[in-house]
Order: sequence, then C-alpha cells, then structure tokens
Amino acid sequence: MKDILISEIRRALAEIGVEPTREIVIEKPSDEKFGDASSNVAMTLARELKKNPRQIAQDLVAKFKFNPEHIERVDVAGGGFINFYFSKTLLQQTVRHILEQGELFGRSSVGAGKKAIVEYVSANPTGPLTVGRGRGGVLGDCIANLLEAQGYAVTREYYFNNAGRQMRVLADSVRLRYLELCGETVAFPDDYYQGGYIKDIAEKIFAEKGDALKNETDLTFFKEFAEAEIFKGIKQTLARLGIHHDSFFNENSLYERMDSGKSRNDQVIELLDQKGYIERKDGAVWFKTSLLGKKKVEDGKEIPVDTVLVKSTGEPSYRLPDIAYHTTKFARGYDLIVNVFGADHIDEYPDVIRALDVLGYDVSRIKVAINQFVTTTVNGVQVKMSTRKGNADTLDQLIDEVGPDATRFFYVMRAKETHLNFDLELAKKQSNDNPVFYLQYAHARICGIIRVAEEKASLNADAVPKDFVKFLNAKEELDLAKELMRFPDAVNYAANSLEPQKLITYLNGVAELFHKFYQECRIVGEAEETMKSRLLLAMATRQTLRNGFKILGISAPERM
RNA sequence: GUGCCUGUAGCUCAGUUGGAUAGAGCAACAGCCUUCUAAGCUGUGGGUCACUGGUUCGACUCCAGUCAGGCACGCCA
Repeated sequence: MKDILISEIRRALAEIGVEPTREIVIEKPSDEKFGDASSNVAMTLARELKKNPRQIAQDLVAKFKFNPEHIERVDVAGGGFINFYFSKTLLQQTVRHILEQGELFGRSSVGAGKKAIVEYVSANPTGPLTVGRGRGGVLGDCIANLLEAQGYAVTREYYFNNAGRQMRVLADSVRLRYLELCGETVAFPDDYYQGGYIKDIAEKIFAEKGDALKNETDLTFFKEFAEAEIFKGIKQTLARLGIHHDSFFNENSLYERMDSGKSRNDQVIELLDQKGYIERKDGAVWFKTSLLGKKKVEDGKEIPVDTVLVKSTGEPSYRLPDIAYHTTKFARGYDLIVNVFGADHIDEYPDVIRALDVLGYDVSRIKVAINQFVTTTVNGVQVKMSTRKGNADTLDQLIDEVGPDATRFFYVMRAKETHLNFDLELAKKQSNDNPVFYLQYAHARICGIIRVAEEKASLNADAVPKDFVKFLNAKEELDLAKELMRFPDAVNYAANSLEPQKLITYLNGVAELFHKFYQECRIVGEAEETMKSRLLLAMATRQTLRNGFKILGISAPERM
C-alpha cells in the first residue's frame, strides 16, 4: 500500500514538474482523524520551492488519480500534511489477501537471491552461557529471522576460539578440582575459573576414570573433556530458546595452512604489507592504523596509534584472526554481513573494518549490532557478572524460572542500546502477568473462537468462502484490518534497522485492536454474513500474529 | 582523561530519515463476565521528554555544552 502511495506521489510531483530530492515518507498519523496514512512531502519541499506547503499539497492532491476502490479520499490538513483515507473495499480485500498468503504474508523479496550471514553468541567454551550472553543470542536470532523474512538466504554462524591461555586456565582449573576429588589438597588460584560447573566436570571425569589421571600433567585431556562438556551445555541452552546455528567456525582454522602453504592469518599480513600498512618493531607485527586515523588522546594531545597483529611471542593477537575471519565471510560470497556482539567489543570492530577497507573489500556490506550489557538484580542488589568469578547467573536458570517464551521476549522487547536490567525476582513474579502473554493470549483467544465456531455452529473456519470479507463493516473490524495491512511494512522496518523490538511494538498494536474487536463484536451465533466475515478477520489476525511470533521465536499457543 | 551507549509517567520502556494534542504495559483508583477464555475491555489520575543554549515555519528527535549512569580504552580474548 505504501508503495502505491509513494509511486502516485512521485507521479503527481513529476506532473507538476518537481523532482523530489528526499525520500518520500509515508507514516501512520498520530490521530485517526488525520486519516489512515499521511505524508509530509509538501512541507519538506516548501523551502526549496519557496512556496506555501499547503499550496504544494493542494496542487499535488489535484493531480492524484487513485483507484476509489483503494483510496476513498485525500485531504490537506494542518501545515501541509496530505492525509489519505483508505476505502472499505481495500481493507476487506486485505483480509482476503492475508488468508491467501498464509505463512507468506509479511515476507518480501528485497533480499531474494542474496546471501546473508549473521554471527551471534560466539561465546568461547569456557563456561555456561550467562544471562548477559542471552541477549545477543536472542537478538541475533531474531535478526536472522527478520532477514529470512526479507528473502535472504541466511547462515547463522557461531565463531569460537578453543585455544590460548583462557583454555589452558580452564583445563587446569578442571584438573585441580579433579585432584581434590582424588583426595589431594590443592591451592586453587583466585584467577582460575571459580564456577561450580568446573567441579561438575571434574566429577564426571572422576566417575569415568577414577584417580587414573592423578599424575597427568599434560592438560590436553582436561581441555578436550571440559570443552566438549561445556559446548554440549551451551548448545542445549541455546536449543531451549530455539536457537540453532548452521555453522560453527573455529578460529583455529585461520591458523592452519592452506594449499598455498599459508594460513589466512599469514595472507592478511602479507596483503596489508603489500599495501604498506605493516610495520615490524619491538619484535611484533603492527598494523599501521595510525595512517587510517586511529588515535588516542593523552594530556590533551592526540597521539596516533598502531595496532599489534602478531605479538613478540610470535602468537597473533586476537585482532588478526578476527580480520582473517571476516575475509572468509567475503570469500564465501555474502552480500550482507551482520555481526551481533556486546558493548565490550565496541573498540574491536573499527580495526577490522579498517583492515578490510584497505584490503579492498566492500565494507558497506557489514552491519554491526551492538547490544548493551545486561545486569542482574538479585534481592534488590545489582550484581556484576563474570564467567571467571562464576557469579554470573546462567541463562539456563533464567529459562527455568521464566520459560523460553518470556526469556526471548524480555530480551528483545527493549532496544539493544538500552542497559537492560534483569531483575530475577521480578521476572519470576511477572511470569504470570507478563507482556508476552498479552500477545499470546490474543492468539489463544482466536483459536478458542474457531473451536467454538466448529463445535456450536458446525462451521469449518477454513471452508468459509473468502467473499464474505465484503460484509466487514464495523469500526472495530476495519481498524483491525487496517493494522494487519501494515504488517509487511513493520517487518521491513524492523529488518532494515536490525531492531526486532519494533516488530513487538507493532504486534502489540494488533493484539490491542483485536482485544477491542473481541469486546465489541461477537462472532459465533451472529447472522451468517456477520459471523463468517468476522471469522475471516479473526483468522487473518491469527495468521499475522503467527507470522510475527515466528520471527520473534515465540510460540503461538492454542490455549492458555 | 578520551571514545561509544543511555537519561521520556511512581516502575519497565515505545516513540518511523524533525511534523499535528508525547504513548503502552505494570502499579493506583472507578467500572464491565447467565453469552466465542476477565492473562481481556472501558474510564480516571499521573510529564519541566536530565539541564542550558543553538539551528527553523516547527525539536523528545539535529548541533554544542553541562550533569548523572553503563561499557571500553593491553603485545587479554
């Protein structure tokens, strides 16, 4: 619908000889008396045309040639708003259209034929997922769903590192706990992993091996055992939330030599060197980010800074594999590359972007969604979380307490840039009275109506001829249909901005209008035309809600 | 100290490239179930959109500064 309005505005502008310099915006008016859609084109053009915006608006309206089946009338109001009023037949046909489209309603083809990769979670296997991690996980998953709805072929990827110091510390933490089980007294360092899950893993080893590994000093077994256990747990937790990755990308593969005899990491350095952005000093290999505008401020003076890619120990710093990893995303042919990560990685991606830019990649394909941290409040006290200290609330505990639907919903109902405070006590209390239920209840209610229609009126909802939509007439009916019509725009809007919560805001509006409709308009037991037309509207609402829930990853219960 | 994010109703938050009288849920108060699920609906109260300036026909929205909170500023990942 939006498209029809925009193209007609364009046509009318051309007719009066005006070339629009800005995008034409159609929005939903703040008050229903201003129509069903409005545009401020006339106002935005007023300055450059040096004409009264109301005059421009009137000139345009005079040129409009809308199908009266779609647009009933067009008004000029306020300082020059053009307000469109939809005709009843358009709304009726929308209901039919939704039912015919079914699961496809809301999908678009803007991403058709394009490949997208969404990288999210990407937690290293050093411990169970925390409440903080859950946010990025759910956000990433919803973004992937949104892109899929836009027609993209989406790959969901998990990038991880199972090497390096952190894993050695993890392995040794497990080993020490194991030795305790063997009856030895050990000093457990403060900077080792303190969480109870370490003991659980040690117990598992002890149960399998007894004290046979008591004198084992090589950490390989402990590392591999711990990693396997932890990864299994992470995947289980994610599965509870309906999150499944298509691809697990091991950072280690970037160190492995390819047929050329070089690793991806080597290649990055070589290519950056060819471009003149590599310097070797102090035994390390530096990326000359100073030439690309990177700087820090000290004592009021700006100092250009370079970035270490290979440490003097010969080990790459994590930035090098990060860059190399992204070159693989381009090599794999992705048109859209979305990275979802927490605010603590905010300083990392500019270096990656700089490097990729220098190497000639089209960095405009990369979109970064940074979510702010989640803090937890336990008994009214905010807790700072750390996997190392083991005091982080696990995502599993949260799911146990509030359920998968509420967990997903809570994470994603707020804009990613807000500092989300998860009060566990409150989350538990709210579970009975949760915002997600408002949406789900609308769905369950519709299912209830359809059941009753079948039982009491022997009416098979699916068999009702779609022509009955022409009897939709009441205000509540038309208001609801009008809102349903906006669903594809809402999906598009949420997908473009990578902000799933915008879809929630929309769906809330649908649920609200449905509940109002329900209150005013009975279905079962009404005259045939009324009953059937309303049943069609209810089914179209159910379809829209389902399609939205699918993107959000929450269930659509038939009874509550 | 520097960079990024945040500050909107008692609480948690929406607010579509600047637009019409700033919204929702929860909490409070008052109503609505012999009829398709009251996890719902209707109504009332509740606001210096952190503060101060600026930009213009118009600012919660853009710019500058101030205040408050979060995160990051390593040859850690």
